[in-house]
Amino acid sequence: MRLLGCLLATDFGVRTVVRLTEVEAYGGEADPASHAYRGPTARNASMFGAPGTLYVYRSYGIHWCMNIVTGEPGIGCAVLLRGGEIVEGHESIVARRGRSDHLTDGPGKLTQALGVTGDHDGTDVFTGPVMLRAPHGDPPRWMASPRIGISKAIDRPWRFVTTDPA
DNA sequence: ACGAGGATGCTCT
DNA sequence: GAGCATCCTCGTC
Repeated sequence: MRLLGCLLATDFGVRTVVRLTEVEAYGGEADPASHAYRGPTARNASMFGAPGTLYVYRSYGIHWCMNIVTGEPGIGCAVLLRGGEIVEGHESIVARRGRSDHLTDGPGKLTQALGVTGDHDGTDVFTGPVMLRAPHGDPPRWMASPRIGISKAIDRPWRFVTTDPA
């Protein structure tokens, strides 16, 4: 997945940058685990937008999670950003998270760390407030594994993690 | 270190 | 009215 190793940056008063190390792919209406499974709704409308559209939704009533649309418009393919490592703005992220450990090792945490909320749903990651940049240097090595935290189609190895060189 | 359970609110059936 | 693409705390080992 080309998203791995990419830099995700926000600048809400303070600049924060994270390098993506963990993502999960979700298909369109063919994927039972996807929010797009039953077709477009009010919540997932941005999932069917153009590639590069940010899809932010509320999870378990508490947390925000964000996806980046990867498929053509109308398909509903998107990639959930699950985790990353802090490149810039460590202090601000600690302040946002309210703790100094486990800052970006989960979807909700990563979203909170960057200060992303539902207000950014539907924005474009190339021109919008949440910016995605290609990695400098070679793309990282990665491996696939089963997806996490879902109850359907759990057998599809569509979770991608960067493998740190030993 | 690891695992179990509660919180919390919006969406779709 | 049930189910969730989760996080945090507290309990054991």
